[in-house]
Amino acid sequence: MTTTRIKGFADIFPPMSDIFTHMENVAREVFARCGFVELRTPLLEFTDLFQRSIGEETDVVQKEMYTFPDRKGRLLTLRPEATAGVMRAYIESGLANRESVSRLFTTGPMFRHERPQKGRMRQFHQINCECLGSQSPLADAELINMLLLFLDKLGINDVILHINSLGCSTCRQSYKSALQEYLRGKTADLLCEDCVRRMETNPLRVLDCKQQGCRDITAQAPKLLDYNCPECRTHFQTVLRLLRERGLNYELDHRLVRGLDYYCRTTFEVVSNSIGAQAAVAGGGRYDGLIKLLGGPDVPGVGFACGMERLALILSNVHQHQLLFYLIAMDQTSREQGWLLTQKLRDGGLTGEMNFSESGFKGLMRQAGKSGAKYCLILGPDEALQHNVVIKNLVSGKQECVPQKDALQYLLKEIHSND
RNA sequence: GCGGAAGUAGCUCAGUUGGCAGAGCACCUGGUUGUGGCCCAGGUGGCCGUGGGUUCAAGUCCCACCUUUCGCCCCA
Repeated sequence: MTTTRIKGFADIFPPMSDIFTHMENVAREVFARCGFVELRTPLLEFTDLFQRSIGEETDVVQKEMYTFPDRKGRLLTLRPEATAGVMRAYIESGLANRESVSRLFTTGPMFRHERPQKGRMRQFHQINCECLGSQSPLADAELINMLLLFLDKLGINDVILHINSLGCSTCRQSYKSALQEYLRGKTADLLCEDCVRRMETNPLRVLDCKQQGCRDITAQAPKLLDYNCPECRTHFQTVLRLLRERGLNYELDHRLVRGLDYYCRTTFEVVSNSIGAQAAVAGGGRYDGLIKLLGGPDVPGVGFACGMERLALILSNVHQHQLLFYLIAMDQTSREQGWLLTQKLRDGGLTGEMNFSESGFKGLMRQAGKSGAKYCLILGPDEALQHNVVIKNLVSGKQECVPQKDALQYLLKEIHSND
């Protein structure tokens, strides 16, 4: 029996690994411009952290976490999302005492024990951004703007921004009661089994049920926005106005409630219609009470998470790494000379590869053509004797024999003249 | 966790009422003694997902499991 991957855990090879690297590079560039700094937090945390932040009643906590005891019997959990760990680090380091607003981003793997599916792995990767310390709607708008800018830089623009406001804890509470009252007024058999239960435990989740019967009922239900208090309403209207003035399109989505308990006020989601059922590419919102809930200062926050596997599904323009030269050699002496030459060209900043095999010349040339390199460097007994090398442009077919010591200069000049 | 579909060469897949394991692409070699891509000829490559069962005989029929996939639930 051979060893295999764990179900839902993927080996990421090129070109997929190149796409991941590219996404991270673009993210760093965009986020840095907005003043975000990178924070790397552990993959393992005490289970308690996630239970308290994500919410005991959520599906993530109840059935999707990888939880196990350490050698002293304490319960540890592989992080199912990033925000909780970032909050813990923020509190533990006392960052709030050193700066009034912290802009943090983090990337890396997350773990959820779900049934794998297209766009959903048990180990998956996220890019996360959190802005802590500002309750201003400008912060909400900045994050959404930055997220869309990031996607745009990746060449992704056929996505839709869904947005809604849950209100603060007080107006949310009054909405909850109103919704429950509305739902109880309906005959129970119109709702699906899950929603009958949710109606009591977490009525907001009835809103985003996909069953047609439930949708019909909730279409006429009271709307969250109508129950927002004046402060929440002003906050949300400002966010929307800023988005409009930036020329960013959005769709008000009264059903968007999201599954983690800590969200309040602004919530948003970016969806794509080209990657199947798991369509949410990124999601986030405001979580003003969370840091206090975890034992920290009463600092507001807003953030988002972006799913890298799902982004990668959308990315069509594959970012391939491109070789400039490909060196082939025909016997032991020229192979060793060629190996040294390859290292020197790399020292000079050029990207290239050498073929080590003892194949026939035709095979070597075929490999060179297949490599996608622009130049083929050829070394045989004749060249080795004279310390020369043949440099062939594989696009134009033009070739020239030059001293090995001049090869770097020759190639640099060639690149330059073609620009 | 629940429901549908699929698993045969590196990849995409054919394989008839159960009867010798196939094609295209890719790869390697040669046509061209040291010049790639196009063309031509040849070649390598398979525990037919795994384990049981039925049968003279199973890629094919039956059962279980594993994996993938499309949905549900939920989420990135």
